[in-house]
Amino acid sequence: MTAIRSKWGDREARREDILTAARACLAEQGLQALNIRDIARLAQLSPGTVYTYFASKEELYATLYAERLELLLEELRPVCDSAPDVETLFLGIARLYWPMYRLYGRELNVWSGLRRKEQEPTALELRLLNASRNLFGPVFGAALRLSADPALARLYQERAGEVMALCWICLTGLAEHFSGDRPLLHGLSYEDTARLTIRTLMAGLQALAATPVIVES
Amino acid sequence: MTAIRSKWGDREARREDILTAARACLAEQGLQALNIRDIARLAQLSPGTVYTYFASKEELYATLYAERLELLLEELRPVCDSAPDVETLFLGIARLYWPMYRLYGRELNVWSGLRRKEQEPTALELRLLNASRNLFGPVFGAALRLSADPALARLYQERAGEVMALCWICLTGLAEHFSGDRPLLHGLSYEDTARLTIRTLMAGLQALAATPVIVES
DNA sequence: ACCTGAACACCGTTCAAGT
DNA sequence: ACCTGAACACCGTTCAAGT
Repeated sequence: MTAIRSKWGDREARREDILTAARACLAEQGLQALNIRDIARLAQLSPGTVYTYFASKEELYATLYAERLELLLEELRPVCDSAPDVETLFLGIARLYWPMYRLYGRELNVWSGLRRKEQEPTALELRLLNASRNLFGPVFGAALRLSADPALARLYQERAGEVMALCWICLTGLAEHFSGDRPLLHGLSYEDTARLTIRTLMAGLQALAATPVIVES
Repeated sequence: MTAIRSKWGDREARREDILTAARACLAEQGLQALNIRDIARLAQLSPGTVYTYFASKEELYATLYAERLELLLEELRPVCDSAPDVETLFLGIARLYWPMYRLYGRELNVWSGLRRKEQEPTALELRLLNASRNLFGPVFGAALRLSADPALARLYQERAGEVMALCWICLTGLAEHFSGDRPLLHGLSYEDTARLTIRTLMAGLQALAATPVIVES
């Protein structure tokens, strides 16, 4: 981990030290074992001090998560720009998504619990929300650019929400599926399953692109 | 909750009281807030006693989870027997799966953590594994019975593992997707999204049934 | 044998006291 | 102002003592 650089009173650097320490703890032992005393020790300050920088352990964790989402966006850009087809695009995203999901995805509910109903969202909540939203733009743009079939392109535009939800569900389901013991039941690899998933999904969307109404309740 | 019925030394009934109390606590406040002292109070015994019935909180939780999986199988049977087509089958499963996932699904890793490597699986671990496995039979049978297209039926049989993984991923992704705030981003309902998912999946499988090789790395 | 509840270890969080 | 670390509340778990 990066060396401690903060001095007494340098709040900016100290805050960064805490985040760096927390990141290291999380990577090493997972969320379950993440605890303030270890973080404080790694950052070379007292547990009490952590609370002058973050209101709670949850808020500290949510900050890490927001950072990670922002990093994902940076990782995603080159994939979106260079993918030669939608299958490659999805596989690239799936590869980037998995390691993040293993560390953070399971506990999405942690930060959503931060929200107090009927109150203005905090700056942190807005940061999280934006980080999530910002991911869609590049991906959506790339998907649109890569769909040779005009019927498919039209589907993307007219039913963007539904198509994105589908992709998101497959991505999450995939990551979740391979974050436990379940793959042991069939022995498929993450990579192969991701490929199978996107092929099936694309074939399905292609077929549905011909149908005028997709969902009628 | 059911009344306490156990007497001093009636280990069978007492164990059931603990499970009943734990189930009630879980339903009321979620896993996060599940705690031994509350369970003991509800079951009208001391915290220490719980540990003469269950080795740990995790084991108690895993037992509840195994029970819930077994209940799911019972709920699933009539759906599998009566569904007129695959879409209805999937929707029925999705409806049953969601409430279970909200309470238990998030923490699959909890029980998988029970396993000590290179050791014989415990009776509880076997129970969990079997409960999971047993779900596939009826579902698979129904899917096979309902596929009019012989090419699709052949796909099911020859690539059962892959098809099941796909369905499982969609089901989990769907439940996960609707267990947080994410649906707020697009406003679709669980029901509608499940329908869209299975239609797309089926159309995709149908298309792929024509292709000889599905996954080649 | 079965059960109790005080006690221990651990952890999130606070706050009076230090610099 | 910023930081410390003892202290508090809470919780999983144990165990000597009770019945």
